[in-house]
Amino acid sequence: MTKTRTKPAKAPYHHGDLRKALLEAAEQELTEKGIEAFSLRGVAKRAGVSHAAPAHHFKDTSALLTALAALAAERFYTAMKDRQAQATPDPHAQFIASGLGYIDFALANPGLFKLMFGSERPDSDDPELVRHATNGFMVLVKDVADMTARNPLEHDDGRLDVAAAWSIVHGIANLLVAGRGFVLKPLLDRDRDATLERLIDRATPPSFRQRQRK
Amino acid sequence: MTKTRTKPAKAPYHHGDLRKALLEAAEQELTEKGIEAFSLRGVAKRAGVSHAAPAHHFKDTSALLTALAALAAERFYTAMKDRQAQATPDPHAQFIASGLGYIDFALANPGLFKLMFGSERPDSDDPELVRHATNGFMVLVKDVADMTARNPLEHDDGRLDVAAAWSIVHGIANLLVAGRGFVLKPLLDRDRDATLERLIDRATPPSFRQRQRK
DNA sequence: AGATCAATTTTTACGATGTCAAGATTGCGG
DNA sequence: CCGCAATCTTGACATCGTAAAAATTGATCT
Repeated sequence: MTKTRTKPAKAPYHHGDLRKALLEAAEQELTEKGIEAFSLRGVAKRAGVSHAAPAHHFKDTSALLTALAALAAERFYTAMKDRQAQATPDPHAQFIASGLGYIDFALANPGLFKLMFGSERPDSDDPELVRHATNGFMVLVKDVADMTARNPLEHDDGRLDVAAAWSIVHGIANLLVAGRGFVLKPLLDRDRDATLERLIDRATPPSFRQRQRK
Repeated sequence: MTKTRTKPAKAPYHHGDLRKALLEAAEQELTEKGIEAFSLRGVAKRAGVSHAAPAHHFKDTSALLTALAALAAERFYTAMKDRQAQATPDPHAQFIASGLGYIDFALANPGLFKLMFGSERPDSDDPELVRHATNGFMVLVKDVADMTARNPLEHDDGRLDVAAAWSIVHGIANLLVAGRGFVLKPLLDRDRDATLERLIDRATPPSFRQRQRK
């Protein structure tokens, strides 16, 4: 036999699974302190280890934040998919739903959202991070593809459709997270999803609207 | 006589005008290192003074960044106005022009832009900062007002128009500054302004389009 | 089982940072 | 010309990220 122990899957040495614990502690630290006051020693303290312990699991702070960003990107993807799962299957509804999921995630996890899009500390070339980020991007691309009935990345109008959709959703998310949502505040308080839907709809590909009309 | 000396306007004691020099040094530091690696001691070094000198002009780093953000907001405002000045005076052209100015500024000053919208280090309640930021916001509000022929802040549809316009422009700016502009890259390289115009136009108030059509 | 070895963690140390307190410098008003 | 307050420097302290050296512990081999 090899080594099928009592422990769950692959229980490392002293701690249990320090790598995982560090990532959880890092998310806490990020949520409470924000990216700009994020401290590696603070993370170590939360995880109950010495300040130099993280070094054996993450080369440096940047590496830890990169791994955390990859995790965030994965959850970001599922936030969109979840929203889509509970929506009508027609292309337009799916388009709106992924946008709502995008904004959902940003509002529920402002720290992670800023880490992904507003920080230069994670290594944006990291393959794992790129993989998950691309997945999220592809959700949007597929939405547009389903509405326009062709691959948007293969012609200029399509690229414009994608850029418009991404921009407006990203803009809303950013403004809300940055505390500049005052214009929308009253409307959102009355009916959040309806207002966001009306906003996102402005980025619906014009070609789709025409197609619908005839 | 009072004190009309040889020096330009109001030459303080030792340095000349350290406050101003610090702000200029801070902008340099911000541009070169980015907000996340910004260092007060680095600023002092650039200005050629000791590391504790800034304390007499700015309570702490946050105060310095607040003053810098206020300066940035002022320039941001003029970037929009400048663009508008060299555009056709009709409402729609003015609307597009301010959006182009918005994005112009972000691309030309990514550091300042991130300081204004992506950092929590400046004190967002500072009266001077609020004043300049509001001026910028009001440009957009006026654009929408001119197109819809009423005050957008006084009814829901108007607020939505403003939010849509701000969101898409802000989203484009953010994505480009964050290095996620790859979808647009080829189009922008071919004709920057035309591409951005087509994008921004998607946030043109629907009521204006109707009005134009009849 | 016991010894060895490598993976993991802690301890210690160094340079850099922001901020505070004390001292030194300098120009202005009497 | 003298004092004084504004300005700047020096020195100190706590905190931070990171590297190297010691210590601990689990796994593997015989």
